[in-house]
Amino acid sequence: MSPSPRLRFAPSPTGYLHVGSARALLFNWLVARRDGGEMLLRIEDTDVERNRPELIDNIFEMIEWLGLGWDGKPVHQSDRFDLYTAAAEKLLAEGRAYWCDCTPEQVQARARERGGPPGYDGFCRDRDLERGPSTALRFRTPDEGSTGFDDLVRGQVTFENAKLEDFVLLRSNGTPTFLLANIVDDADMGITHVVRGEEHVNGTPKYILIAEALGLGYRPAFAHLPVLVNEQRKKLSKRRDSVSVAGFRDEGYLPEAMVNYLATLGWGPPDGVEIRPLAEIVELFRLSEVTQSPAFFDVRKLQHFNAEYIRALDGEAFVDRARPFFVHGDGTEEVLRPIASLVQERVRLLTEVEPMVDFLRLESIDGAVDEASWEKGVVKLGERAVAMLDAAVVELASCNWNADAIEAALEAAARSAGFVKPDGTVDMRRAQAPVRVAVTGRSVGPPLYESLAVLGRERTLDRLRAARGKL
RNA sequence: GCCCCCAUCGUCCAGUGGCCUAGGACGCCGCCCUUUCAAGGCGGUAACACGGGUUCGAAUCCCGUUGGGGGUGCCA
Repeated sequence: MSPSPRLRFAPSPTGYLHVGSARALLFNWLVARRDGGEMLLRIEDTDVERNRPELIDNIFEMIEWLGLGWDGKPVHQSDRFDLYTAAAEKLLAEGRAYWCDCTPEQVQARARERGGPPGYDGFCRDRDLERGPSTALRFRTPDEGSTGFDDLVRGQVTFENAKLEDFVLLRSNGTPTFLLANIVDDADMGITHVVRGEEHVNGTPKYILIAEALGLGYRPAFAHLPVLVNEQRKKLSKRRDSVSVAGFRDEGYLPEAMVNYLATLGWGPPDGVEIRPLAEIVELFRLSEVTQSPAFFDVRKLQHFNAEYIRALDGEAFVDRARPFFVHGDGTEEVLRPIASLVQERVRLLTEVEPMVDFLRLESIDGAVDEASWEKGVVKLGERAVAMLDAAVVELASCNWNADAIEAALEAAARSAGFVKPDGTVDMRRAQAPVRVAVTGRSVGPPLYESLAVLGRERTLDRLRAARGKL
């Protein structure tokens, strides 16, 4: 039996955690959970210039929000520079690396001059430079042979060493680069599976070459996940696309829905059932079944998942989950409770809950009447709307105040206002419109009778009269 | 430019040589239900990029073309 797998999620704190990273996190987590292994967390903060420490909290917070934990203590690369420096010195001592004093500008200029491919040309390879104030340490890539690996999702991938440029191991400010720190840590942490985004495929031969040069005898299994793309089929970018996990949380998405949706990007369960408990996904998931082509992050499908998850909540949980999104205080919860189940099956996002019951919370609906709804639901009906409004005021003034009684009263009103179908039955479909718009300000919303029951007789009658007065 | 990868409905997944007149999901359209809107039910729209092979047989294997993506940083 093979040793239990150790995976790692290794984000860098240069931006808020985004859905692409979250997907990589999820897949790592799934492999670890499924095979009884561990998933460690490593903060890749080697770039002191771009590093934003305050974002590390966001990463922790979002992983927690998603409900995906990690094992052990998070490893911060900024605490481990000695390790990387020692590795770099070993490579230098063995002639596998050398100092280079070319500035990025010089490298670029020479590339332009040659008219050849961009990238470093090995200018300092044999200059035997000593370490100086502005020297970077570069890895001496082999001139011959090839480096390849067997990717768990893409199969055999091979690169010719001659095509690999001599890349930087230590910056001139002495800090290690991702390439160096990444491999040193994976070896040190005993990582068995490197599961990451496709953007890392090209860096993998460099990773392997460093490991070999270090004589580590270490070689993890690799799995490169297809990238997540936007509608233009470009890799999701934090700048172009609003894809931060925190953003989705704030818009009212449930973490369970987000995680479930993310699992369907680049993978699908054999039985085709997409919406299902995480525990089942853990059982079903196979890295070898991950798709090889980019996946479009479809917010509309995410919304569908979210709506399904919201509807599946039990009543109390629904109110609990919606509460953080009430910006108008306790009043919202008070008016929501009586019709919570009716609202629950009508929202896709938790942020839609409060607006849906706004008309119940407000003292007056004046100024909150939707123009198009008024036109379509009231004005267009002309005299019939007037008749309905008048009849509704009469009937509702004296009936009992509960949903059933209100329904009966409104039916009676509709009948007296002439809303009767050819077969003699009441045409509530049309008759309810003027009442709904007059009372709720909109032509769509929760069921009317229940809403009026919550609103109360006084406010209902006030609003009906007010609407009547405007005609 | 060079390197690497990818290619089934608009989108996400099924499909691993015959079960495919290609299946499911989201979206969209229609009908039903119905006090609006949702939800639910029923039905529909829509794809194997192209060209060559291999094979009795190809969405599935091979080659090429085209298209797309990723990388090409003293970012990760």
